[in-house]
Amino acid sequence: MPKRDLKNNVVSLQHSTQLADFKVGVDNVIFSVDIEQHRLLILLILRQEPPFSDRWSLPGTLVRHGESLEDAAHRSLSEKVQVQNLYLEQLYSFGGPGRDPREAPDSFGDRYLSVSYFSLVSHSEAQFIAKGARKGAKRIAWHEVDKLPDLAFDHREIINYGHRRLKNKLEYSPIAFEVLPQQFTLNDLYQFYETVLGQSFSDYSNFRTRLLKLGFLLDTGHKVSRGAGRPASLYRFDAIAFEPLKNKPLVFV
Amino acid sequence: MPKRDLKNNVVSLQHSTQLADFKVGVDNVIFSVDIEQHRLLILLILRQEPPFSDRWSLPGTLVRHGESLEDAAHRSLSEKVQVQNLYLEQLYSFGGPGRDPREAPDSFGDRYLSVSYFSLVSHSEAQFIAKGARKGAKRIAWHEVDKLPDLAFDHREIINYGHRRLKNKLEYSPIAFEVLPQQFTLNDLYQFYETVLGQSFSDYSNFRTRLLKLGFLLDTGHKVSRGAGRPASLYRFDAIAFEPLKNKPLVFV
DNA sequence: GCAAAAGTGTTCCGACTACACCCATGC
DNA sequence: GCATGGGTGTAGTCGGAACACTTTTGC
Repeated sequence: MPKRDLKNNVVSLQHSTQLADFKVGVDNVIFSVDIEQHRLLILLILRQEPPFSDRWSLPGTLVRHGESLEDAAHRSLSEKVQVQNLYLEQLYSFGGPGRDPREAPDSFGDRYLSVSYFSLVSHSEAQFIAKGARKGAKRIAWHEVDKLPDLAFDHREIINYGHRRLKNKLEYSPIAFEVLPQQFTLNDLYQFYETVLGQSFSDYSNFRTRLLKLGFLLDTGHKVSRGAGRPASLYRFDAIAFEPLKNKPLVFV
Repeated sequence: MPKRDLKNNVVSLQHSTQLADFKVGVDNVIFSVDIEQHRLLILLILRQEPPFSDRWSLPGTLVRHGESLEDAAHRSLSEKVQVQNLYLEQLYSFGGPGRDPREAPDSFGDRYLSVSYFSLVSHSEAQFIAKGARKGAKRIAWHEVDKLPDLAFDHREIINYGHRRLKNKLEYSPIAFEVLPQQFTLNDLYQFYETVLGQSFSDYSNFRTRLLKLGFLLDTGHKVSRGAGRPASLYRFDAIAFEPLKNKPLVFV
């Protein structure tokens, strides 16, 4: 993995003592789950300038003076897709030489490092984003993660990394409830897990029993009927009842 | 969390459209476990130049022209502590404004971003490092993680992050065996887990049974006697037998 | 009535817990 | 012998897997 070849030529030795200059970018990996259509979606934006003009890419920006990484991530989202106040979590940093075509080929001049951030939004917010993006609407779209077009930079790699993280988070953290409607059926919840984790991660009826036994899902008493079949109870997440389980691993799945 | 105050004054508005220039550093969080003395250790180096002269810090360096992040991490380790070929894993990136005193107070000029890397080395290698560091030996030392001195930069925060990662990794990955001697007693293994995870993470005899039932620990037949008491069997890790368990979570603990 | 979806119950089995107990050694 | 640490066994309990079965709706 390390390429510390001591047999380097003169050129690279002379490179090697000089510090590289960087611009730092942030890229956002924003997921959303469409339980009805069983699709895991990711927010992409069609680039309009080089490099990679007319390619789909993650929404991001370059970090400005006095701006923290996370602030830059938030700014790019509010500027480009009119979204505020997302909960963002840092993913990974990609910073090898040559990852951005803007870098000078002699490897002097600026390098580009990308710090990626991760988030999950509700499907209703996702639909709002897709529409609300005013004139630039066509440039912004949700894509299915397993049907991605060719992407700019190393964004494909970043997405893969993000997908892994999403799967992991689902298993020990209650993010599903931050993203489902306030009231939801147990089948909604099941579909949610299934579309992210892949199907048949668990038997449905066992999933029910286990989740209910944990005691943080409250039956609201309301019912909802969806086509044929018995109407389903609507549940809501009880954050207080969940509190004691907060730091226990593998609560779900 | 985001500080997107629109009520900013002119100065910061005028900052805000200009890209920040960065130097990028790498910092290594290298752990080692001393099972005999029940200590979780971390490798620190005494800084000799400002900023934070004479403070302990993580071994790191600034990234050079044409050098990947990981290469820089490896270089800093081979230059400063004479260690090669560590398996490094990226941890986190810290890059907010003001994290390095070298930054100009007006927030023009270079910012400093740190990408941290994580590793675990055997205790024998740790001892070798502590001695082998030639003339600079006094500058390099292993410190107990719960008895750290004041550190340079935000290195304390980085270490906390690394410690959490180490605990997590222990639970689902067999790194313990990469770092214990080839042959070890089950008690060695138990001590190892206990010093990292905190004591009484499990009953010893149940730990034994569970680990042995998994079937990737082979009894070598050799025995070792340590003071009084019945001699212990030496086991070794069987990577092939472990293969099928590779992707299953929560194998240990 | 019948299909469809929601929800309950049951059986089996393996895993984890908490011990008690036996074994081999040093002194 | 006895203290010390290594190692085995067991009884109770809990939880998951698989699947049959019941309930409530639309049509």
